[in-house]
Amino acid sequence: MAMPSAPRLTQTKCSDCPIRHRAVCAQCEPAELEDLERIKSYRTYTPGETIAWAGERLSLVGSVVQGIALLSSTLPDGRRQMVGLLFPSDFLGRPGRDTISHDVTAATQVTFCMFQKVEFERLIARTPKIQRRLLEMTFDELDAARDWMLLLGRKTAREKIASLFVIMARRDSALNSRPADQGLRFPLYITREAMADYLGLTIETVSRQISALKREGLFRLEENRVVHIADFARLLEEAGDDSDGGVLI
Amino acid sequence: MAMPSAPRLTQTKCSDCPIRHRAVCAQCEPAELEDLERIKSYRTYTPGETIAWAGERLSLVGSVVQGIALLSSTLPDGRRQMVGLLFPSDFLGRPGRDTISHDVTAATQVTFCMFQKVEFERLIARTPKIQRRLLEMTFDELDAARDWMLLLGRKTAREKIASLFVIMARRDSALNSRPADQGLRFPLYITREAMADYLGLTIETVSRQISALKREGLFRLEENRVVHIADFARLLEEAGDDSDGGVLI
DNA sequence: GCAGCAGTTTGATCCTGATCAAGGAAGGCC
DNA sequence: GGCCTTCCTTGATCAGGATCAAACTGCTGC
Repeated sequence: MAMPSAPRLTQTKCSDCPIRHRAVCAQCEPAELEDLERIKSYRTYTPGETIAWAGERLSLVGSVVQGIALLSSTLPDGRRQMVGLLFPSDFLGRPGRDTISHDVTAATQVTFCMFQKVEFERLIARTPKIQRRLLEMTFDELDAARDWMLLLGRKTAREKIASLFVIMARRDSALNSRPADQGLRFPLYITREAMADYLGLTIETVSRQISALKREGLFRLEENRVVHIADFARLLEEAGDDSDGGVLI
Repeated sequence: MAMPSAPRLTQTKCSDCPIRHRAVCAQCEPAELEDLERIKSYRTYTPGETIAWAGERLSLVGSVVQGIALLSSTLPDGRRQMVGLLFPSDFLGRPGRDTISHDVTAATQVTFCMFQKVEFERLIARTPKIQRRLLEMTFDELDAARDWMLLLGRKTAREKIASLFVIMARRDSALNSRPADQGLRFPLYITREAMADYLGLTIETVSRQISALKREGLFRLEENRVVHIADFARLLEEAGDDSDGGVLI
């Protein structure tokens, strides 16, 4: 394991945990935060590792602290569609259900901050604010899923790639608390295969479209980072995105 | 207005309201139910009518009592994707947001049971059970959206049609409290255009695929009802559905 | 150094679903 | 009845993305 990353993972402090300051508990009282503290634990997965299979019993819920996890559905014949892309602070799991309905895999090295589901359920039953926060987060996920449906059903391959880049740029800048509209440099954390599964395309089409956009000078790639987008507004346009580009997700 | 339907709409009783016995308040105490009673009102829309535009301020939330409503997203150039199909008991609106992010239209004559959003928010703030119920419903919607993403991204036109029919059969049988696995007869409440928007296809492809499945003897159409599916299991298979067919949605 | 491998790119060809176009069916209205 | 309009079906052709195939890149291990 590489030296620089290991300590950061094992030393993750409560103050680094997105559960505390970004996700579930953004407006909690100190007492409620302590309740959360007591029942949490961390777990790290390696890139490519399966975190859970669809249909599996899952007695944990939690959220991503660091890294990227993927949610996907698979047809009996193996065709696969990604249905969720979990960045730090995103929540995984369903209070009130004992099985998970999608495959969960680690795209990068990923660390979760997890709670025993029964304990978490007890907690939200007596802490409406946490439940409320969870409802807000689920609404956000539903909105994202619906935008994603528009992408899958109606956008061309070229537009899909542009949209993916815009999404990645925004999520990355949210992660680093930078404004998104410059979009000068952000990493493509995921493989071509994951992009294809995200976009409902084949890896060949993903590769070809990225090459085409590069040829047209929209950006360069440097060690899997998208660099120097000449005209971020034009990429937004290609993505068919009519929201104003400055707003973070 | 046709005689048989008008009285049923205007006379909708609390006991007929899905908010009460199916949706938001499935496990509420009588006192909580009375709180809901006091702040609700009904509104009916005609087929094709726009209920709300994307981006509009919306001070109401509510759920469908009767009929079907459609949620859809539109690209700047007019390409449209349906992102939600609201049957009776389905909830519309977001406590905590003042704008709606999708177009809402009436597919059939549709009646909503609505609450002033501010009042509903006050109610859920002091009634965690209702909030909990809303969270469960939102989880269900998110699951449905993710299955839908698999359909849009990875299924063929033929499989899309089969999936649509399976979904319609299940939702219709849930509506009428019948087991879904026979699927002998159910209406296609929506037009070919709505089907195309649901499935990410054109109306021509929808029409052709339905004709092809008919030719193969999977079903007949009688006044826009799907009749006598020879082998519901085969349709499930075409839909790539590996859940057991007897379970209602 | 080089073999082996996973991930990626590029090329050639095919096929599914889109597009363009024309007709048919059913209902409403005069 | 006849003429709209709306919705649906069918046909001919096209094109975007899938498929099949091969080569390239960067890494790891020896």
